[in-house]
This record gives sequence, C-alpha cells and structure tokens, in this order.
Amino acid sequence: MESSKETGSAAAASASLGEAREQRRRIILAAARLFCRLGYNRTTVRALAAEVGMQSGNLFYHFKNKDDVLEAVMREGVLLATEAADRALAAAGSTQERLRGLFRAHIQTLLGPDHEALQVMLYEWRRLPQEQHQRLVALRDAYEERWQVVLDAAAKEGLCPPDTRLFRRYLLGALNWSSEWFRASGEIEPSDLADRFLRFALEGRTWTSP
Amino acid sequence: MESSKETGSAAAASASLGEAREQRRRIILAAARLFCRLGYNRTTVRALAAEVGMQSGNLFYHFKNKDDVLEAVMREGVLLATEAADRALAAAGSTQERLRGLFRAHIQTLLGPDHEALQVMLYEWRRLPQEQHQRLVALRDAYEERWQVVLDAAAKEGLCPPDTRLFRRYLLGALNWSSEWFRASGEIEPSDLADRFLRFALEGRTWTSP
DNA sequence: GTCTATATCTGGATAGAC
DNA sequence: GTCTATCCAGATATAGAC
Repeated sequence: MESSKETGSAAAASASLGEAREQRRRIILAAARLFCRLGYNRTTVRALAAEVGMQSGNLFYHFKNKDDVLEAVMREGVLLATEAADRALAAAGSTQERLRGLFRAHIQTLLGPDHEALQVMLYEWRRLPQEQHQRLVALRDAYEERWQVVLDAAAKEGLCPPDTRLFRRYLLGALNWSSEWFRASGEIEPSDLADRFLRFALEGRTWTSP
Repeated sequence: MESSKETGSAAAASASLGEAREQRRRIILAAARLFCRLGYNRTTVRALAAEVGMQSGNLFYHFKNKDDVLEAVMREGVLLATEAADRALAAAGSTQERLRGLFRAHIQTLLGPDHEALQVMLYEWRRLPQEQHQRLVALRDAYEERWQVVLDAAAKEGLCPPDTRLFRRYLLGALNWSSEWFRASGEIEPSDLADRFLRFALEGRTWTSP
C-alpha cells in the first residue's frame, strides 16, 4: 500500500528513509530486463521477485498488481527518452544539429545501455489496460512533441517535407523498428546507425515548401 | 451448432473430403481477428472456439496446441504479403514502379481488408517459441528478398542509397510501424499513405553510387 | 468431427506471523 | 518490509461418448 513509510520508531524493520523507494526502483529495473527479454506475459511475478532477491508475495507490498509494474517500467522508458532528447537539444544549435541530436538520443535510448525500458514501452504498448494506457499517453505525446517542433522548423527550412506529422511517424517508425533486428555487439554501433538513418531521411534533397 | 452437415454416409460424421481443412481455415481466420484485436495471450481457446461456433476441446482436433494456431496465422500473414508483392511486381515496369508496387502491396496487406494476419505476424513475432520461429523465418526472408532485389536495382540507378540492406530495414520499419497508429476509416487511405511514404523515401534526391 | 466433462497446472494475489 | 503458506481463478489440454 504505497506507504506507511519510515515507521521510524519501534518494532519490525522499516530501515532508512528511502528503503521502500529503493526497493521499488530495483523492482522496476529488474522488470524492465525481464519484460524485455521474455515479454510481459511470460514473466511471472515469481521470476521477477527472484530477480531482486525476494519472495513473490512481497512484490505486492510495493505494487498494487503486475500491470502496475508494467506501467512503471513504461513510464521509466518514456522518461528516459524524453530526458535524453532534452539533453541533446540543449547541446545543439542549428535545426540540422537538433535533428541529429534527436536521432542519436532516440537510438541510444532504444539500443544502448539501459535500453530495456523503452523497448518494453514500445512493444508492450498494445497490451496495456485502458486505464494505464491513458496515464501514459500524455507522456508519450510530450516526447513526440519534441520531434514535432524540430521537424516543423526543418520543414520551414526546406530540410524535410511539409507534412511533418506524417513524416514524424514515418521517421519514428523506422527508428523504433530497429529494436526488432538490431543486435548489440553487432557490426554497427547505435550512434552510427542514427547517423545513417539521418542520411536516409534528409541527405541530398530539397523539399518544396507547402 | 453450425454443422455436422451432410453426415451423408454411415455412422458418425467424417463428411466430404475437405471438411476438416475448411474448418481449420475458418479457425485460422477467426484467430487472426482475435489475436489482432486482443493479442495472443488474452485470446482464450474458449473464445476462439466460440468465434467459429464450436466447443473449446474440439480445437485440438484441428491443431496440436494454441501455439500451433499462432504459427498458422503468421504463415498466412507472410504468405498474403508475399503474394501481394508478387502480383504488384508482375504488373510493374520500371524500377520506380516496382518500388511503388511494393510499398502499396505492403501497406495494403498491413492496413487494408484482411490485415489481421500480417499484423499478428509482426507484433507477436517475439513471442513465438523457438521451434516455430525457425520455421517462419525462411518465409519472412523470402518476402524481404523481394524488397532486396528491387532496392539493389534502385541503388544502381541512383534512386536510393547504396547500403540497401540497411535502407530496406529502415523502409520496412517505417511501413510496419504504421500499424501502431493507423486507423482505418481515418482521414487517409492506405494507398495514399503508401504513396506519401514513397515520396518521403525517394522524392527529389539523387544518391551517389557506391 | 464434435460434444461433454474434467484433469491438471500455472500464476496472480492475499493473509497473517514476525 | 519481508517471509511462509495458500487460496483461487482461469487457462490449456485430454478422455471418451456419440
């Protein structure tokens, strides 16, 4: 039940202040790994509990139910992506640089270290119950809005086609799908992949304005 | 109860030759619909049986188990895509036309009428047990080979970038992802979508040869 | 080939002690 | 906050009659 934290005083346990929070976080990270490798349905709560070194029943002290864990993993995924995008944008100047930053940040979050949460976000999306779906959709839209803004600027400069909403979906589709075939430690690095995809999208062309 | 029709001959049933085959096919089609709408795990064999008007136990006369049904649906999906591609290629002349044909065929199979099987193929892919995975991978590769051939020709003509294997994945990713956001009866038709995506991919550019 | 009935198992979730 | 023990629903798959 989420709290009653820092019972500080007497009896049982309830150690240092953020103890429950830390455990909750460890569960999320372990779940990201397992959901990514096995999928949500094939990951049992017993397996998840074992991964963080506890008994299965104990998970339900930290989360209401299994779907709740999935939602937390997905939230982690989309937040990681958003933060990476914002860092990239802060470091970029021209529109072209900003676009390159978004490509690299997205691919890095999806395929680099700690890629699990975003991958879960993407390929368990359809399986999420309605209620939690709605809580996450705002976060996802906020992330995609970063893309929208940059693409609108790019279209004004003739760097990309004028129908930027569709183009955004086209690009994010190409990027997201890479998680289906990309194998880390393969012949190509995530950052290389981002640059080559950017070239596919933009290089050597001029778009007429709307 | 839907059948036991033409019990013709003697005892129990065992009607005309293709009777079982037809039922099997009806199960596959119903499964495609349900798996697409609810996902594989949330579709029970009871629901599937009800959908074709039989009792759940009876499914296992036609299929070894539930995974077996999934494999059949996926095979249907990739075969539909391959046939559509071949029809499009047969009707096309120039490389550019062939490419357009592939775009349209793919989008049509994925988003048009009877889109369910290919969608199941794509988004349940990770969940398929190893054994059946391997039986399907050859079919999928055969489909993608259609793309590879045309893209290689396109690269020779300077229509697309020289690293065609990566470009193929980029394009198919963009196309496949459309199933995540496209809503039939929305503002745009599948064939329009294909054309606009083709424009994103090729229009107004010249690629230098390798 | 389909039915009814049911075996069998798995997995999410809860209760209550500590 | 974690443990042990267990409930219970729901699902796949089987058995055997018709």
